[in-house]
Amino acid sequence: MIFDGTFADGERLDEVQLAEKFAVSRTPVREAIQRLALSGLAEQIPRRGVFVRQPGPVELIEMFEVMAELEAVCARLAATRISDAALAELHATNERCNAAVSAQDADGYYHENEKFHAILYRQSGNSFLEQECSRLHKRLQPFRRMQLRLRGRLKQSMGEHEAIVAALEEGDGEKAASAIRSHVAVQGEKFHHLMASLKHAAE
Amino acid sequence: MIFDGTFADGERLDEVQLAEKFAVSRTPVREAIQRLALSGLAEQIPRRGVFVRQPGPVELIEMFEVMAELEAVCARLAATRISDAALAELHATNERCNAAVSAQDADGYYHENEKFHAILYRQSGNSFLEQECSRLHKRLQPFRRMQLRLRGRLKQSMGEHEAIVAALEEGDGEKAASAIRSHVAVQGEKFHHLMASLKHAAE
DNA sequence: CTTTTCATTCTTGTATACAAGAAACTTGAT
DNA sequence: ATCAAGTTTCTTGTATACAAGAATGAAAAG
Repeated sequence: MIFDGTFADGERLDEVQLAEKFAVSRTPVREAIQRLALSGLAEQIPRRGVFVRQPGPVELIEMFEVMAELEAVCARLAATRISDAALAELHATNERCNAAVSAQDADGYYHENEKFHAILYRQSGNSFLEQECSRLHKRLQPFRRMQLRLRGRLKQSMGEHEAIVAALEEGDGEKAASAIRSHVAVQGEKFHHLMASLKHAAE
Repeated sequence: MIFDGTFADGERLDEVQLAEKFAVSRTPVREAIQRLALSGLAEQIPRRGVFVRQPGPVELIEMFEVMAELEAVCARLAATRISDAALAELHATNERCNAAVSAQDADGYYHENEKFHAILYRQSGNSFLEQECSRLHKRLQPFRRMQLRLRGRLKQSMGEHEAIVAALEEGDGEKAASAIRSHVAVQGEKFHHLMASLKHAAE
């Protein structure tokens, strides 16, 4: 994958090189590369090839801002549309999150956290919105994951989750929206950590 | 194009057929088709081919809802970030819109309307958000355009534009957001018109 | 010694040939 | 007559061959 640090920013994706690396012909490699280019992970320059395009700090912040706003929309819509079953599932997921925090199980937390957000997207009652959120979430996944390694972040994140669920239970869309906005937003320490990890990824 | 009514929903895109139609080989046709599939205009089923996927009424309403929310975010962010020059440009665009309305020039109005929204996206100060908005806007373009043919819609739309600009001038993000939300939202007559046009597109 | 131009080489883009899986049709049996 | 199984045909997916444009290096001129 591009995130593994296997590919640096600006690096050219050589078709023949990748072809022999995966022991296939150029054709499927080209198709795969074009998919990358279309999803924004690489930039295609006609007759010149496609180049890996790691998002810079500015673009990352922008993406997180959009993610926060999209999730806020989900929350606002979900506040009036969410089902009781889904609310129960959010609670259950949150409890499993809590257990993971107690067990210092970062990966477990990560998994349940994913689930939490997926449920939220689904409960927006708008499957197109759900799709778009999932797409961006996936794109930000590696950067999001890094944040969880911050000291004390797990516990803090848990509290934010609970605030979100509480707002949803009250049916207060604006409260839920602002709660998730600050949950996702990149700011302060998180930003610095993000910058640091970016530097690391560039090496 | 897919919108021209050339391709009906569910129709298979035959590679060889398109290849000889455009007098090229299958390879570039395949690449083009894959691009369509990735942008959501077609669905690819492995070993079965790709099929045109016109959005149904439900999906269209969902997309318009997301568009409304995204533009609302743009407006809210723009309210604090917009430049005086951009505000002036919005005013100018709006006046040209007005002239087009007086001249019954639907195409002219359409063009200036595009500009209006483009400026708004830009002034969110978030180029990623700008990109995403433009993408969705382009996708909804044919359906949006149909709405403008509704009687009295041009004048009404104009008023909404002015309300948006006014809110931006006041720096009132929430007001601007809700103004643009109702501007873009699909409801009432607009919905029925949308449904009718969908039926027409399906024939 | 530097710069410009030409030639060679390398890479992308396109065409064609081949393989594998799916669909359709035929043939046989119940 | 209907249904099932096998075969044929058609379509997608992959490999290879070819063409065209870009980059690099060498050679010649200023």
